[in-house]
Amino acid sequence: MISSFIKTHKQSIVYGLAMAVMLFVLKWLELKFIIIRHSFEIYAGLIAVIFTGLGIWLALKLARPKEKTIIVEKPVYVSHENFIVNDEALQQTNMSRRELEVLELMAEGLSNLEIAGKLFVSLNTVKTHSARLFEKLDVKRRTQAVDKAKRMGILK
Amino acid sequence: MISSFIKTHKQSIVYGLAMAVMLFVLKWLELKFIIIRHSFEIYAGLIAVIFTGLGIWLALKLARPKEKTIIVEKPVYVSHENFIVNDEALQQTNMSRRELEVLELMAEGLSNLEIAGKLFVSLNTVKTHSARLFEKLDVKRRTQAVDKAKRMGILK
DNA sequence: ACAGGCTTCATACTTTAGGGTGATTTTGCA
DNA sequence: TGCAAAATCACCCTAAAGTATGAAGCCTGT
Repeated sequence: MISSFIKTHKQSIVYGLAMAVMLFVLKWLELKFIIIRHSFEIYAGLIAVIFTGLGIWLALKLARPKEKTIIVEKPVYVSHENFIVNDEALQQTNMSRRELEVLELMAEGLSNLEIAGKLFVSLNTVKTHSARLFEKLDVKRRTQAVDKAKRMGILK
Repeated sequence: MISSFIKTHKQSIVYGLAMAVMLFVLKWLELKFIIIRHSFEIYAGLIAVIFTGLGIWLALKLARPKEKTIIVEKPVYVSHENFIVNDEALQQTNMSRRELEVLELMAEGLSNLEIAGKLFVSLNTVKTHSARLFEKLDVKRRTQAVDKAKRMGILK
């Protein structure tokens, strides 16, 4: 309640305080020539305090708030009863032909070596494709890739 | 663009300014006894600048940064088909409860370690279950197991 | 012609999966 | 109650999967 009041009226409060300080300084200046002893130190201290405050205010005002991103998982219901693959979802993944082929063979339970054999490429190539494909699907393992691809309707 | 430059080089800028101020102070100290007139005003100005800086530094350093939370919705693909598992096929496989549980988690793309965590058992236990389960399904790999189980209707 | 994506492959290294074996403890049920 | 099946775990070792990095050749569109 109090904090929210301060929050909503921060601007006004700050300006009000600034005004008060100003008036105080002016008043003090009138007395300047009376209290001549130690006036320098007092003045210096005052300035220090005031401008420290100003600095803090400036920093708080100007510093950009750090952004914190919260990822909320939003369910997307997909039915793949129709064995028509979801081309839309496929496009979004940005998957290349070869990567899709590898993914399909993965889904059939083939090992990387077997996939390499079927596609007439080296084991390393299959690994490269699979690594890329994992990135694009945002997964870490082939089993996850297959699961996600099926949920998305990329695979039947 | 400019603000991002300031952001990424904040440290450097702050140190640079600090250096400049230091040099200025030193230079000023040399002239202190010459320019005795107006030294008060100069001193005051200096203090103002320095303490403004101090205030900014204090605020930036000590004040906990305001966190601005950005909520990003991340789609999670879910298939909502109520599948009737093929109990008959399940019986024939002779799978135990635990083995089925492991199989289900495998199908979700979990690693053996993750499965172990979910089932509160050791990694070795999961391996034992998976090995048995592979035998019963007559497959060699987890990916094959998942594929076959789905085809058989054991898994949704 | 050149930038950029795709495909291909390599090397080296780490992590995870899987196979084989054995052992102990639960537990369901005859 | 006793026993077989199930569940648990350990150790050791090999195979496969995955990570990281670099690089070369090939298309494609600007």
